[in-house]
Amino acid sequence: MSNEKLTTRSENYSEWYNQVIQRAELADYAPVRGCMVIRPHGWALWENIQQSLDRRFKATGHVNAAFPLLIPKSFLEKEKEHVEGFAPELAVVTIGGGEVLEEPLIVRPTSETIIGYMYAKWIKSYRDLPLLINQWGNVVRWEMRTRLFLRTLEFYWQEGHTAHATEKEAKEETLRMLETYTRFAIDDAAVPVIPGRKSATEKFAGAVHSYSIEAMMGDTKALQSGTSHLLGQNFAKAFEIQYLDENNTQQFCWTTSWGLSTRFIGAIIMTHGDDQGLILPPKLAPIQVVIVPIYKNDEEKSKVMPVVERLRLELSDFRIKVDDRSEVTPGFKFNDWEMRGVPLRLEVGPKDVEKESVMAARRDIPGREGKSILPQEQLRGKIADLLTDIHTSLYERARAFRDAHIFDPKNYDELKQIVQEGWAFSWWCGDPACEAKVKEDTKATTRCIPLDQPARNGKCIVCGKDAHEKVYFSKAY
RNA sequence: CGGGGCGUGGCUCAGUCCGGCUAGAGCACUCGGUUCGGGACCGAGAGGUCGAAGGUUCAAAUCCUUUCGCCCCGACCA
Repeated sequence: MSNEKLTTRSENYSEWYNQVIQRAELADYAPVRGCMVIRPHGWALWENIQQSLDRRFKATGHVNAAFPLLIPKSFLEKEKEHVEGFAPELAVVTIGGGEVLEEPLIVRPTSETIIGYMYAKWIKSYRDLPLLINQWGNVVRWEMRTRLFLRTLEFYWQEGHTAHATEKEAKEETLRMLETYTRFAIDDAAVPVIPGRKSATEKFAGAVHSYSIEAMMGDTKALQSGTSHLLGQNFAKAFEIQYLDENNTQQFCWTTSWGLSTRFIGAIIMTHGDDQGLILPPKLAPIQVVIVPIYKNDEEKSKVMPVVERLRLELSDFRIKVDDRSEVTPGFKFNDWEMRGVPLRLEVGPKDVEKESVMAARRDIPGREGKSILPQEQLRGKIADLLTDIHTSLYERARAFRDAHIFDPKNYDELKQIVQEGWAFSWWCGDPACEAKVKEDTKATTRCIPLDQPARNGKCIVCGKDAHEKVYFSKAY
């Protein structure tokens, strides 16, 4: 831990981001370029994300399995668009056990191909469908430029892969999982997201349609925080995933895939963090409540600690920690836990022992404003309420920030201005040429075409032709 | 791959231009004491093949050559 002040977000946003990660001990740089070590505090956060999502996956009928890390190179080549999309960023194993391999192996960048191969083996009949499998794992993509959590050579994620008898079912699944991600982001991470469809140029290599949830970071750039793909029959045809229907006719399956990665940790950092450091949403925070005991001498300590211990037991429903370090002062601990993003801090000192109270400090409201004195009686319920409040206020604050930075440009010149400091929500004719022009002029790309659309039609912000959908343009991570 | 920056105790850096005593500082760490309701203080201590290799020189952190790595900014992407 450094004692120096954190770089502020307005001074240098990306420097702020890097410092928060290191000082909150979420992650550290590994010896290999572009790789990171996820440290215990970061991993604990990821575990909570996993639990939250996994519960939702199970509730919608999915089961977990594990597929191998290494994939025959030829598998990738079976789906044309897929291989073209991923070829530049593949890590390839050419030697094993000291021998040059007959066929090089790919370190999976995603698992559609090997899962497709297995599904072809497993699926025979319409009775085998739908097949709903998820896996938690890691993948490797050889990226040019990397950032902690947002883009690393190796990252952890979950990838769901499903096979269905009909296009309708596959499409329902794709949207169901998009909705699952949306609920997770809003209800558990307090991250406001916009679910929508990706443009053809932004979609997953090999998908018919890609959908994403898009979040606005504290610097107004967009972050794709989860994706769900309708793969149509592309992979089914490439891998011959077929079933016999009720009429004894061979049919190709309709497949989907969907993923959410450790990148989401970046979304949490950049959605909620402030100039004091990390702010974690209560439902996902590895430590929800920290108790800092306060005393001047052994006599005070002997009075304070039994109360602290009693409160710790009483609050054992929460993820709670008592900071009993004797080598640092309470003031240091306050800053330390604020840096680490703990949503709620309780201070217990001699005055509290006397008055049977505790001092509570909310992480989302800095300084004196966020402090309140609570009676020790019925503390558990009060803490639960406070954590709920913190969740709500984090969400509302992030949503207000986002909405204040979304604009509807009146013309193309305005759009060019807007995407420098926010998102533009505009009519778009759907022509990739218009999208490309915006990108060339401004570096902003289409983020998503939201599922919720106005009832009327409009004119494309770029070319002026008829448009029936509105899209978000913005710079993105 | 292009542009920029940087490699010196765990961290942040000074020293490099202009070679020369035993390579420094702050923070962190260890021990002792005083402190403790918003980043405490005093004293003592431990810790470094100066990214690596080669060269020039009586002498290299410093000059030359080569090389490796990392970070930041651009083109590709969750």
